[in-house]
Amino acid sequence: MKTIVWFRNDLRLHDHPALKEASECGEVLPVFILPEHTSPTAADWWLYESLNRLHQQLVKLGSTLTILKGPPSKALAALTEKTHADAIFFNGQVDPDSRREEIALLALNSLAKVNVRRCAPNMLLDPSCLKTGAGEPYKVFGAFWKSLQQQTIPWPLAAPTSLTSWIDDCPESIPLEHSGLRASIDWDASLEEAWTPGETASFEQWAQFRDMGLNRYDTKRDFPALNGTSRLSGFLASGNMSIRALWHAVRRAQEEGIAPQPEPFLRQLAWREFSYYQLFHFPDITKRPLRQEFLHFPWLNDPDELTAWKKGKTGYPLVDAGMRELWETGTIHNRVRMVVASFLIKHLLIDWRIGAEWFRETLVDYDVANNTLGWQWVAGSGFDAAPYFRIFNPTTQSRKFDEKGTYIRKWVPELAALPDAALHEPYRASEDVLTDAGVVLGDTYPVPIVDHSAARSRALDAYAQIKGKK
DNA sequence: TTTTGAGTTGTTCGA
DNA sequence: GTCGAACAACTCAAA
Repeated sequence: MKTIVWFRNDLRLHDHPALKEASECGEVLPVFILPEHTSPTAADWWLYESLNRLHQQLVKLGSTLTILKGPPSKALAALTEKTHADAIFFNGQVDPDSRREEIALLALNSLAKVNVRRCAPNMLLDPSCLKTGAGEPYKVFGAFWKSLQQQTIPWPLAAPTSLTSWIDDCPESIPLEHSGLRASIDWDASLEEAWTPGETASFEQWAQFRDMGLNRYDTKRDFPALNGTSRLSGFLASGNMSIRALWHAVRRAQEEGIAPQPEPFLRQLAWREFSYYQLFHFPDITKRPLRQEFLHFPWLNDPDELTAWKKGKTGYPLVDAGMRELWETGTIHNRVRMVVASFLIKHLLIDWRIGAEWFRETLVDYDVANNTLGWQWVAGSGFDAAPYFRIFNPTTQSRKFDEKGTYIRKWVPELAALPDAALHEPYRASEDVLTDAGVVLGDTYPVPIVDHSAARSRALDAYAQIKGKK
């Protein structure tokens, strides 16, 4: 059989159901279809790097990666006709845009007599198989997690060891440098410094985390100055790494005694799964709050305050450090992610969808399910969300999780010379302390754009307004 | 059908 | 300075 394998957010060879199955059925033509674009994002940089590496891996197996443009169903239909392929295999995705593409493609089954097959997505389990006793999808994490732990997670598939193709070179294939994935934006260099995308690098990052971090994950992950997180999110978002392979690798580390207590980390993987699961069952949540009353939330959406947030010039050091880390490296430490999101929503009363859009542009690990559910969780508009009165105090969070100011000094260097006591709230420091550190408020570093306690009560009022509405 | 227990990540206030 | 309660009920899921 001659099978086109459509690569999507699954840029790897291991545990790739579509590739595995196609390679066992005969000849394979690996294809990637470029997203239709406005302007390249940080995740596109990751994508570019991943495609480059995937191509090299495919070459080693005796194949290549063909890159096309256009709506996937049209591009794949045309390619099928031209190459006389018998089948198109791909791994499913659960976000609504991807599902629309899949449905359009599956329609070719009947139209063009091509065997189109959707294989398992990059999830631990098929999202339709976990249900409550009443047959409904789970809406709260606790019950979902309990149920997930009783399931058997499928064992990952091995990567194919060689591939054969019935065509050598596809003339329509677009060279990667013409893909439009890399623009002239000047952040490439800093992203390159921070990350090495691709399947091979994902294994290395995992090995490092297994040996250095997994055991201390629970105690270290909350402190942004420590290297306590897995740093695997970009690999998972692009599909450089299979979530099932990771799950089993963690279990293996547990059995081998390297990590006796992996539950806190597995729980985080389950949160990713829960996001995918909810997006599958409630596809319109990328656009709409899960809780209806939030349609009436009195957003202010002040454009100047939004800009200050994006640029890391809010006057709150931890928030600013996070936003600058995001811009510079395409990621934010998880704890700080919550703080900046809470600040945008609750202190500035800016619609979470605007924040989500900025994250889409700037995160190398952008993932529509995680991003959507994360923002809805902070906003309080999700099913199982943070209570409305949980308003992070950026100064308290700063003192608690970056006590020595290591993280802040790294990303907000203009405050670096301040003593620890003044670093977390420079607007309260005395003139002498500021002068000694070379800080001029309103000049070298901004005065806070909102007062915390005033913003807090304003947010509480806003939440009171929508209470009980439908 | 009704009851019961639980619910990612916090902050503030007053004793 | 420390500590517990209040913040607000409401929904979910299972018994």
